[in-house]
Amino acid sequence: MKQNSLHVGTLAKGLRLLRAFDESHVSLTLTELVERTGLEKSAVQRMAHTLHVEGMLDRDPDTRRYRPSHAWLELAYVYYWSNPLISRALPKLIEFSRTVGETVNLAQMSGDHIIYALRLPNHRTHFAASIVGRRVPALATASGRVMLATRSEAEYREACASWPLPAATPRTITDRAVVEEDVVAARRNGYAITEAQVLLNEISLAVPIIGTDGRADAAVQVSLSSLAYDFDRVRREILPVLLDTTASIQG
Amino acid sequence: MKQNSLHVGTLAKGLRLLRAFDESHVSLTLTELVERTGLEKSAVQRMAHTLHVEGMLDRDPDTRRYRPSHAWLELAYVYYWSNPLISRALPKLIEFSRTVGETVNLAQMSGDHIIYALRLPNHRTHFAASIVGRRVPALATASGRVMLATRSEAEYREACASWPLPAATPRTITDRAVVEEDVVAARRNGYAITEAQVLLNEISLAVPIIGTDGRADAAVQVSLSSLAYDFDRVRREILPVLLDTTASIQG
DNA sequence: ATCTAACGTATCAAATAATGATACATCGAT
DNA sequence: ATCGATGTATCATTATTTGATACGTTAGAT
Repeated sequence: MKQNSLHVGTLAKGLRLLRAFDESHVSLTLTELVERTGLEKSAVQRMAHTLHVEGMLDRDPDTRRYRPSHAWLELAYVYYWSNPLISRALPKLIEFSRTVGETVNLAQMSGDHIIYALRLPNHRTHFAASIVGRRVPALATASGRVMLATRSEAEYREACASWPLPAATPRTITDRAVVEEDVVAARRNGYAITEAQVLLNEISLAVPIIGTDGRADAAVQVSLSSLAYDFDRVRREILPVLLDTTASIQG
Repeated sequence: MKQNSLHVGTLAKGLRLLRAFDESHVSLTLTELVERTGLEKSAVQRMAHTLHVEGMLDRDPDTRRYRPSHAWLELAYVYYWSNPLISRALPKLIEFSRTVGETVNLAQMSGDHIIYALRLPNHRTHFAASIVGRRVPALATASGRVMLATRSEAEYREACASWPLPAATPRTITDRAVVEEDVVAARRNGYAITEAQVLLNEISLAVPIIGTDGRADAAVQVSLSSLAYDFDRVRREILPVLLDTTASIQG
């Protein structure tokens, strides 16, 4: 089982318990943990007990279900401090959010997904789009495409060919050639704009935050209702302010 | 070392590595990890390696420093889904934040601290007050006091006598009798208001979210500049809206 | 109210997998 | 270029995890 002698299997197993929780499995019994981790019952028993004692899992004394603890939030707190981009971007995003009155996100590349690291929801934003830490396939998002557009041609072509691209909505573009065209367009324009790729009636506009090496690992994305906006209006009213914002973050 | 046979020491040690990071230690070398965890060099080497391979720690290939990974944000995402209060409160808080235009927080009791689970910053909010997961000694905050006020007399007296109460600012009240008086006042009034307990020039107003058992494990807190507001104005302008908000969350 | 199947808890001998001392390699400061 | 500090690799020892099993407990059905 262990590949090299530095791999501590027991620790890896413990982490599997944590990963067994997700947005549709927010609390788990012992046997559910056994099913979802594929580990032995005894092992799960010990790991869950340890995680509970160590404060990583809460436990309902009546139902005996395990739940994520506050520690899961504390870890996010430390992450925020650890990433200097976050503290640079946040005040600018707050200001931007107030100016345009729409939902504003900071997205970071994370493998072949993007992860939302900061989110400033507005009154129309639904729950899933209001909370940080959500991962979405990069190719399906304006943020992902605009970040890819700052990479080399080899890189973005490889990504467009192989990264996941599930059909989240009936209108999701699953033709990879079209996605690649959009990346090329983003490269030319300096922004990407999509509609109904992840959520119906949602327009997303994203501009990259370009690092010193010319590559972007982050992007600022605005989400708008397609009932209130069309692409033209987004380009006229939102894009200029967004470009100012990202420029000020890059310093 | 192990207390009972269900305790998996290896897993507990791995978690200590994660806890070695905090807001003033956002990246750590191997030897720093050894110092901060008190574990053997070899153990830290293996644990850090495993956490890296499992995606819980990033690593700078040049400096060889370990850093929190995106996974730390993903855990927060799951936590949000796991706590039904969060999804009930968030839309109301967004609306409230827009109405009053000030920083709005959802605080939860976490042992003898409170933890900020939701934060809607405004343009004046500084970084530390903008990000979720921050823990603050409960007695020092309006939220903590107003939650204590919903507990039994025995409980809140015990808390006022023994919970931590560090002098965060020159004006922090460290007289526990005064704190207890404030809890009693909160019990009578249904809200708590503090000034300069955690941060100078900051007024905090908090109202509890009371559960079916009459006890509060959460509170909504508004933070205001004492340069712009005094207690009277807060009570007149903010408090009524805040009471409406918490009432609507309790449903 | 009683039964029963599913779930959670406790125990223990076996042996695997973590341990930690040490040696080697690499880095970076002077 | 040298030296001290930091990171990496190795291996025999044994403490620790393992996992099968037996025992309690719960909740749902009749």
